[in-house]
Amino acid sequence: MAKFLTNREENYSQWYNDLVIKADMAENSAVRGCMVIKPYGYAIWEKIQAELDRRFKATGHVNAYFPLFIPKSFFSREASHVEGFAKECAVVTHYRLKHAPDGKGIIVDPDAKLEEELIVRPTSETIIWNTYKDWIHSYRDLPLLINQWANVVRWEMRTRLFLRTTEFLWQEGHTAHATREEAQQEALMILDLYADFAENYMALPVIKGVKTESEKFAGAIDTYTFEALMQDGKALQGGTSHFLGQNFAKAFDVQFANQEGKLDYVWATSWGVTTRLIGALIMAHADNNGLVLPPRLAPIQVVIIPIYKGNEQLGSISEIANDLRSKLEKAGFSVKYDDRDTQKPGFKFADYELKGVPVRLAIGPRDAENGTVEVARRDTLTKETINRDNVVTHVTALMEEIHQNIYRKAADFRAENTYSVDTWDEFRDIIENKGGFVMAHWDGSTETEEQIKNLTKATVRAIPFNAPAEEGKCVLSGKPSHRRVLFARAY
RNA sequence: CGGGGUGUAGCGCAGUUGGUAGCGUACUACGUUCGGGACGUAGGGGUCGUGUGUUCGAGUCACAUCACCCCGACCA
Repeated sequence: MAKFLTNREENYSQWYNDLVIKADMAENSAVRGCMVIKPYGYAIWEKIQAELDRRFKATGHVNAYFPLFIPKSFFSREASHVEGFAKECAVVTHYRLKHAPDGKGIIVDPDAKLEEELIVRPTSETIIWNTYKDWIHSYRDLPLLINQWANVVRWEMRTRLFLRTTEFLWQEGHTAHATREEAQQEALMILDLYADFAENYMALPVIKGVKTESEKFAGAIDTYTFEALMQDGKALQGGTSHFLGQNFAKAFDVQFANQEGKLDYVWATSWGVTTRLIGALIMAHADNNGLVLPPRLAPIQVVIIPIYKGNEQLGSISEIANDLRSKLEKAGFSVKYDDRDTQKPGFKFADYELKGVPVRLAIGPRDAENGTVEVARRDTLTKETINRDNVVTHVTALMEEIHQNIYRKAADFRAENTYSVDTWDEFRDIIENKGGFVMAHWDGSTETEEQIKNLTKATVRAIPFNAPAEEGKCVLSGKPSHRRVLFARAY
C-alpha cells in the first residue's frame, strides 16, 4: 500500500506535499504563492470555522467585515506595527487598465494613479481601530467584541500549501475594553478557547505560553501562543492571541469617557487562527497511507462501500446501506455511500484511507446474508465484523475512541520528543539530530535568543504558562534563569 | 534575492547522430469483473513554456525570455 505517496520517513516535506495534492485538499494556482483550496480541503476549513464561530459567539463576540484595502497612511500610525509588516505588503497603486498603444494586450493606465496607495491587508488592526474611534465614546460602548472571517495577504518569499501562502484565510478578533485587566483576561480566555478547540476538535495537544519580545506580534504588549509538535520534530504555532495594551488606541486616538466622566484610552486585544491549522492537522496525524482526520473535523465521518457482483446484488446491498446511512445521519454523522460502479472496492478502500475518513463500513453478500457489516477504522487500520443492529451505537463509541486514540498518539509522540536539557552540547545535539521540543534555561535576553537561533535555527516557541519556577543557568550564556522555556525549530 | 533543477497529452515521464512525437496512467465506449488500488477490445486528446536565429528540415543546436519546483535569508 501507499505506493502513491512519498514515504514519510524518507522525505517528510515531500510526503506532506504529496498528501495535500493526492488527498485533493489543495493545489498550487496560476498565481505565484497562492493556493486553490479544493472542496475537500475547504470542507475541513468550514468545520473548523463552524466550531470556532460557535465558540466565539458563545463568549459574546459578533462577526463583522472590514475592507480588504487599507490606506497606506494608516499603517505608519503605530511604529512597531509598520516595522513588522512593511516588508511583506502588497500595494495597490492604480485603479484602471487600458489597451496598450501598440495594440498588444493591456497595461496599467499611468493616468489612473491613486492619490494614496492602498495596502492589501496583512492584518486589520489599523483599519479597525480607525473605525472603532467613531464607535467608542463611553464606557457604555465597551467592551466591543468583534470577529471577522477574512482573507489576508502577506508577500512571502517561499510558500507551501496551507503552511505558508501569499494569501490565506483566517479569523481575526479585535476587542476593545475599559480596563487593562479585562483586555488581558480576554486575550487569555481566547487562548484557552483555541487550545481547547485544538485538543477537542483537532485531537492536537498544545502548549500554551507567552512569546518572547522578538517573537511577539508587531504592536502587541504580549503575544500568547499555543504550540504543537509535528511528526518531523518541528514546532508549529497554532494561533496567537495578543494583548495590545493601549498602543492602537493611542495611535488612532480611541478614547472613552469612563464612569467618572474622565477620558481614557481603551485597552485592546486581537487574536487569530488561519488555514494553517489544516497543515497542522495533516502533519500531526497523517501516516504513510494518507490523512488521518479527527472525527469531529472530518467532512465525511463514515463511508459505506458495497461489495457486490451484478446489479441485483448491488440492489439488495444498497437497500441495507441506505438504511444504515439514514440511521447514522439521524445520529448526527456525515455519511457517504459510495456506490460508484466504476471503481472496485479495493480502490475505494485505499482512496478513503488517503482522505482520512475515520470509519469505513463495507457490506458484501456475506454480510447481507448474516446481518453483519465490516467496520474499519482509519487510525489503526484494523477491521472487525459487527452485527448490523449495533452499527449506530458502535460507530458512536468508535468515533470517540478514535479521537482519544489519535490525541493520545500525538501526546505520546510529544512526550517522547520533549527533552529537558541543561548543557549547550546536549541542546545542540538534540536540535540538530533528533528534533522535538527542548525545555531549557534561557537568560531572557534578545541577544542570547538571537545567537541560539543563528547557531541552531531553534527559537523560543513560548515561555510556557505551566513551567514551574526553577533556578538554573542559561544553556548558552550561563547567566541565571528562573524557569525553563520551550525551544524548537519551527514552521 | 542568492544557489540548484525542471518545462513534451489532465498527471508522471521517454524521445539516440537534427528527419515531422511516444510510453505509463487518467479519460470515453462496450464487455467481463467486484471481500484491499481489475482486465480485454476500440477510441479521443499535443502550437513539444515563449520568442528569435542556424538549417532543405528543430522537441533535439544557439541566443534570449517567461514560468514553476527544491534548498537558503524573511514570515502565521
